[in-house]
Amino acid sequence: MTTARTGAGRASPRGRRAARSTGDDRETAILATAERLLEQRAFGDISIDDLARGAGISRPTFYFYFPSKDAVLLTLLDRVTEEADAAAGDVLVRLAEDPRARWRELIQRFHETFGAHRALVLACAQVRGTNAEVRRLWAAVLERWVQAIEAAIEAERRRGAAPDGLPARDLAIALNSMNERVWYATFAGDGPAVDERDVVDVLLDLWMAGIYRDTATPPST
Amino acid sequence: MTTARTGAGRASPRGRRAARSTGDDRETAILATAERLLEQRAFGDISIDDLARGAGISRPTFYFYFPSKDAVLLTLLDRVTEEADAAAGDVLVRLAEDPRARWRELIQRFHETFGAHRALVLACAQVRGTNAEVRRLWAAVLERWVQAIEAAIEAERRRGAAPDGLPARDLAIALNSMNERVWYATFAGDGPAVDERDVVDVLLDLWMAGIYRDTATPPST
DNA sequence: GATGACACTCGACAGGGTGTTGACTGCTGT
DNA sequence: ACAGCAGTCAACACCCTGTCGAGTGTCATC
Repeated sequence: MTTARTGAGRASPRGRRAARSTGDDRETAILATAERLLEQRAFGDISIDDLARGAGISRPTFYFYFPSKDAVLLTLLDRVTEEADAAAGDVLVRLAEDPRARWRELIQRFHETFGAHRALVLACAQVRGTNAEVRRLWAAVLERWVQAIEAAIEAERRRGAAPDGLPARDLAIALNSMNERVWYATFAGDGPAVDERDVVDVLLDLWMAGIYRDTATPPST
Repeated sequence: MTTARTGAGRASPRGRRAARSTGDDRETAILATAERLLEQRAFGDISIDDLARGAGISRPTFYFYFPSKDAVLLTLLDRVTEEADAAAGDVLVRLAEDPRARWRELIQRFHETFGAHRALVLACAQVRGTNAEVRRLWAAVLERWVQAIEAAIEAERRRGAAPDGLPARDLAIALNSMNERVWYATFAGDGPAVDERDVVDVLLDLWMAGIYRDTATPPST
């Protein structure tokens, strides 16, 4: 509940690892079971008992590895956001090469990463409402991304490629928020949603409009 | 669970009303208690017993009025969306008068309505993840709004005020999604968010950029 | 080759929430 | 006077969570 947490929600003290691999095996088994079950039903309909049985252990034993069901999700979420960061790579620093293509690449990569783990991402979005830890982690991740986008927009403005306008931070927040909600609707498939095949181009179009105020290709180096 | 539902989640058959007002009194007392409690703690931390005691009845009696805790939220949500619809009024049909001012009015009115019931709106967004009824209701409301915006964009394009570009429906979905998520972050106050005083102008700016591709004032009649 | 330490396991319990049942009360119309 | 129904709740059955305590097997060390 107040653990500093980095990586996993381990209940016991550090220091095992090495030798006796059963422990880590079980942990990954729980994680795998969670991601598998998440593709079949909602997070709320998965009990700790389901997770435990899926990993071949009893419910009390589950608590040896994770302090709660939410902690499992948190670990999974941590993993996916790292994957997304890696997928994004350094496109933002290469923006000047060909802005539209680079922004598209960024959005496309995120789309692919989230799409590959849609069940998990959807579950996190839901749990975020009820779990403070997930909320905090997501807020921190989002803050990083917002800052990166903000810096990129400011760089584009400095080199004269993008006009001044809204504070770059507000623009970055709004665009990120749009992506998040649009992806959610697309992957969840309920309510009005953009078709999965079009979503990258729709988002890109609005990013370009918001940042460059124009659909014409912005100047490259 | 499979009731057609219109208005409220009544458990008993229709036909009481009139005379013996106690029934309706209790019902509104439950509703009022829910909205009050929602301002103090999260929906998940409010038990049916809290709602019942707040309304001066016992837990089983609660079930006489509503089939579940979620049904209370559903009724409240229905009420707020109606309020938002009323607040929006007919601004969209008067767009040509002064597009920017009318769009601003639309966004501003929604902002005020949601802001006035932020605790409720936040709770609904959370529960939407776990409750199919809330999800359906929200999807239906959103669909109405998306269609209205879509029609307005197409009208603007027909009169030559807005350029062609993205399919109007996709544009409408993306802009509505952006608003929803941005407001959520602003009202929830966790994670990166636009300041409440600026949020209407930030959203408006992106709507204008997305629809008219230009910050210059679009032509009025 | 006994001993202690520790990773790991689970049966059994306590607690808190939900939804249902069945009996009860008191109007209200006939 | 009485049938009927809105309205009420104590008590129950159920499910899920989290904890406690008593294990078991495997190491390193003496």
